[in-house]
Amino acid sequence: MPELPEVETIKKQLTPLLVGRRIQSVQFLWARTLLSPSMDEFNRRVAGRVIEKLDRRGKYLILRLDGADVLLVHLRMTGSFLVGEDGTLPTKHTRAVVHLDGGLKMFFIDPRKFGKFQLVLGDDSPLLKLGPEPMSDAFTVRHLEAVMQSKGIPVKVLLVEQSLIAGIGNMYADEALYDAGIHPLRQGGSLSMPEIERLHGSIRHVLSKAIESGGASVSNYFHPDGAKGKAQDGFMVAHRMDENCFVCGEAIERIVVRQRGTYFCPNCQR
DNA sequence: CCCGGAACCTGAAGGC
DNA sequence: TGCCTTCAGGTTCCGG
Repeated sequence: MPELPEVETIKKQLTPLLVGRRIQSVQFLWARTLLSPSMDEFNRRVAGRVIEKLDRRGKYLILRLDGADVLLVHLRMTGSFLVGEDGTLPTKHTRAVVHLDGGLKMFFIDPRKFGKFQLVLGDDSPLLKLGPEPMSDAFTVRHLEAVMQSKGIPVKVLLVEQSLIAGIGNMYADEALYDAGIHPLRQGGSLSMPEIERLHGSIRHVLSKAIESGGASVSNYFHPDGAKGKAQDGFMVAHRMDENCFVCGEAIERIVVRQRGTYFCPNCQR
């Protein structure tokens, strides 16, 4: 499941392949992969545009085109990219093909069909609704403290709310809470100042470590060159139900919080 | 407005 | 072996 570290990895790997390339056309094999605008308008606006820069904001991949148009891609659950010159489709799960100059093709592969392409103008976009980037200066201890003020909501739920902090998903929320020694069901308002400071550091620590590892490859995610990330090898709790905690040996538990599988060590997290 | 649950989807895994 | 059910979870939508 692509979260911030996975999208950051994709951005880094696609940048040298795409920047300076001209888009000839985009072909959607699953029409609902295109969120907006209409297919006709989308193709009219992207055809002939040069990809000038790639960015990331939260879990969005941003392709800045010459002119004012910006192509946003959200991978949701199972989206990934492959880049190549091969004429045949890499898998039956290919949902879109971006035809670039020089015969290069970028394939968008997404078994579950949740991923979305969206063309927006300038800053008029869903990016405006996102909270601060956790790795940026805007994400301060004070900000996290404000996020945790809400009463009656589990800290796990607060961490994955994109309008509060951008880019943290299910896996890294669990990992950050383990690192900070905080139980996922604790209410945000119950955290002490030392706990908030610890959680702030843990969020950055867990995310930066995952970025260094090239993101995690669970489910169907892989890199644009087909390789897999290694961050899942460093997971302490995520997807480790009934396995032993690496620190205390206790069995990792799995509970459901807001319809999401949540993993934690009942001994290390209080 | 807030919160919980359903919908969107398919493949993998588990039960019988 | 095979069919059926359940699960996975990011985001949006809808109902209470």
